[in-house]
Amino acid sequence: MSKVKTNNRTRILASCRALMNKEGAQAIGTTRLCEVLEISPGNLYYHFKNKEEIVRALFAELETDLRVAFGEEPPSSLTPKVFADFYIKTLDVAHENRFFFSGLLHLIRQDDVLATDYLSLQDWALDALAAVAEQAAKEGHLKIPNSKKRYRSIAINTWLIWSNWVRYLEISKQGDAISRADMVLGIEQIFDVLSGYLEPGYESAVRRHLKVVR
Amino acid sequence: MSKVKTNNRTRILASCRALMNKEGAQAIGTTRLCEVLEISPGNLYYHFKNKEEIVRALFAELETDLRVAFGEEPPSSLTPKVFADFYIKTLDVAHENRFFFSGLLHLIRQDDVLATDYLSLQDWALDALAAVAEQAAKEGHLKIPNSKKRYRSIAINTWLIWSNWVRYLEISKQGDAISRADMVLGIEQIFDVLSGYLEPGYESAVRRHLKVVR
DNA sequence: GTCTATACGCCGATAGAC
DNA sequence: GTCTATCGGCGTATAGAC
Repeated sequence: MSKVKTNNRTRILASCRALMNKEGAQAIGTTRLCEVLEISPGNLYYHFKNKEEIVRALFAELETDLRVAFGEEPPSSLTPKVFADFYIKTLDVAHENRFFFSGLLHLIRQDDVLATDYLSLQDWALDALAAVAEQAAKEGHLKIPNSKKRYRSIAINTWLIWSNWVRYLEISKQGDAISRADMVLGIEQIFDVLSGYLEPGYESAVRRHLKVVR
Repeated sequence: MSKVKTNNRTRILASCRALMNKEGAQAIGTTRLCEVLEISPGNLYYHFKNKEEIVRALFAELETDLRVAFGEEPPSSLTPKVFADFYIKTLDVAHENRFFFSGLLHLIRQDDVLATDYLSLQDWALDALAAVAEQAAKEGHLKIPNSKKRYRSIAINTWLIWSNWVRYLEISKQGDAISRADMVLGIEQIFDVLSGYLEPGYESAVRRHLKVVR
C-alpha cells in the first residue's frame, strides 16, 4: 500500500486482460506478456508472485464491476428502462472480461482459490437474478406462479445465457469484431427466456427501449 | 483402410477422450497420453500426424453421434415420450464428449478446419431445434405466434443451455461426479425455455416422463 | 523497481532401428 | 506397427546485479 505510482503493476493487469480477451487466457504466458509490455520477467515477478496471482487480481476487478452492475440490491421499481439498462450494464462487464468466461473451466481447475471465489459470485448472481424475476412478478409484469423454485429455474436459464452469450459470439463470429448490436441481441435472447410469461405491454416497452440502444 | 486390427489407434482415441473429459483438453498432451497408454511417442505419431488430428477424429465421432441423436429429420409426431427422449439422448452425447464443449473456444482458435466443421454442425443443430419447436407448435403443444424469427430465437436459447449445461455442472460441482439426475435437471432447464408457451397438459406429461427417467 | 541471465521441465514432433 | 532416442521451443519461475 505504498503511495508511489506502481505503474507497471497497472500496465501488467490492463495488458493481460486485453491479450487474454483477444487470444484466450491459456494462450497468454508470462513471456508473451513481458515482450508486449517491454518489461523483463523479473519485473513482472516483482509485482506478482505468479501467473495465478495476475488472474486472481483480474477476477477481483471483475467481481467489483459485476456487483456494481447487478446492483447491491434489486431496484425499487422495474420500469422498462431500468430493466433494459440492467442487462446492458451487466453484459458490458461480461464483454470487458470475456477471457474469464471463455476459459473459465480451465482457470478454476488450476486454481482452487479462484474456483471458490467464482462459485460464491455465481451464487450471488443467481440470487440477484431470481430477485429481479420475483420483483417483476410482484409488479405484475410477469404472469407466473409465485414459486421460489420457478424463480430459481428462470435465474439459472438467464445466467446460462448471460454468462455464455459472449462466448457464443466469439465462437460463431470467428475473428469478426463483436459489436454493440451483438450485445443487444444477447439481451433479447435473455429476455426471450421470460417472453412466454411477460405482460404484452411491458414486453413491447422493454423491446422498444432495446431498439433505441442499438 | 486396411483390414488388420489397428488397435492402438482406437485405444488412443478412447483414452484421449477419457482424459480430456476428466482434466480438460488443454491439460492433456501427447506425452501424458503416451505414458497413460504405455506406448511410445513414435507409436502415437504413427497413427496420427499430430495432436490436432486426434481432436479432429474425436470431433468426427461426436458429430456422427450427435446427428443420430438429433435425428436426421424432425420426428413425425412429438409425443411427450419422443420429446423427452430426444433431449435425454442428445444430452448424453454432450456428456460423453464434454471436453469438447468445455474447451471449445480454445480448440477452434488453434484449428481453423475444426472451427469450420464445428460451425456447420452448430448451424445444423440450430435448424433441427427450430424445426422441433415449429413442429411442437403445429401439433398444438406450443402456443406461440407462427414466426420463423421466434422459432430461431427459441432454438438459440435451447442451444445455449444445451451446449453449456454440462460445462455449468462441471464448474458448479467441482470434482463431484455428474449423475444421471444432473442431466435430467438439464433437460428440465431446457424445457423451461418453452415453459411459458406450453400447453399445460402436454407440459405435465413431459415432466412426468422426465421424473420416471430420473 | 527494474534489469540480465538462466534453470528446468514439459510439449510437440521427428529420425531411424527393429 | 512399434520402439528408442532426441531435438528445439516455450512456459514458469528464480537469483542476484543495478
